[in-house]
Amino acid sequence: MFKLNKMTDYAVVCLGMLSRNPGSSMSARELSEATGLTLYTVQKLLKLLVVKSNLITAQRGACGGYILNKKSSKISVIEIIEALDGPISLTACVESSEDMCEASNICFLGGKWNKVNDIIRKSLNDISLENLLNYEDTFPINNKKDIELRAIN
Amino acid sequence: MFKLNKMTDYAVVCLGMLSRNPGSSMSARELSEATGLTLYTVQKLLKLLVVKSNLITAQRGACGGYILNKKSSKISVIEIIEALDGPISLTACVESSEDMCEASNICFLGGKWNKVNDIIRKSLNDISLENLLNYEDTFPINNKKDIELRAIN
DNA sequence: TTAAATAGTACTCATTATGTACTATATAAA
DNA sequence: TTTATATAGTACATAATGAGTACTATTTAA
Repeated sequence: MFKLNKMTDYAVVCLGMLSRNPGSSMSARELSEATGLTLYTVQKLLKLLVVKSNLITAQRGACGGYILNKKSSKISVIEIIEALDGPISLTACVESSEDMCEASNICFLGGKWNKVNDIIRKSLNDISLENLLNYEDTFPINNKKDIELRAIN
Repeated sequence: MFKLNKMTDYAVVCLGMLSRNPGSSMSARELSEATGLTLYTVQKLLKLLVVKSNLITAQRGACGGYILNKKSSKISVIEIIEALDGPISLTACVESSEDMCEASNICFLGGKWNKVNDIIRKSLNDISLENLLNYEDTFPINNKKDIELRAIN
């Protein structure tokens, strides 16, 4: 499935919460209470973000917590996605993938998916966390008509 | 992981093979031999494409096989992806998703991922199977620099 | 010294992906 | 009419991944 893992979704929620009071930290407990996510999940998520990204800084000990390193307008959603989902690699044939393509000896595709990969990265790169948080809540279903498979016609 | 399933990858290989001789059909066996994919996999794949897309037509019986319904330049990669991976829905919160977002009562994100979803669909929509097959094989790793997280700076 | 917080690791269960196998149906040609 | 060949449909086993939970170690302010 072409789907992000849930952690990425949760991360946007938590990072969005942190961005509400720039400069002040929140503990995992506070974030859990503010978002409704379980404490376990929030702890795991924040730990991952500390290790895998440069988006937040942790302060340990009593009165510790997490603080956002930069404004939400300066955070690209691709940073969040790639921190938690790993690098975007649509297929095994993509360079950033760790897997090897088993059929590479016969397959004539070579690295052709790389281009598609880059196109998606480019698209996501242009969306900031602030953008994402400020999108209108509702998108009419009919919107889909606008992007109906242009290549077909 | 932000990854397509392998069937989608195999589909591009097989559809690409079919597109080499427009108008003539190939059996699953022939496609298996031509691509190196196992016969089982090719059979399953082509069956799926018949049921889930309008990309190929099957002819049963002796001398049967599969034939491409339109030119590769008229096939969008999103048709292939959505036939085999299902609709692109990055998170449970996306409208096209069957899942419900469990946190929707607290989560302030609403349907904000929809926009991102649409952006990705748009990007993929503009790439035809022909485009994909004709991309240069090699993309210098350094290309990644060009798309380094513009939102950060 | 203590309470509160993060860091690190490990484990379980559910879901999904992937590959394989088998039977039924259709069709061209002998 | 029979036979060989092909697709259609279904089912299953295994591996891989995702998601949630739990526990212990370390750090730090009061």
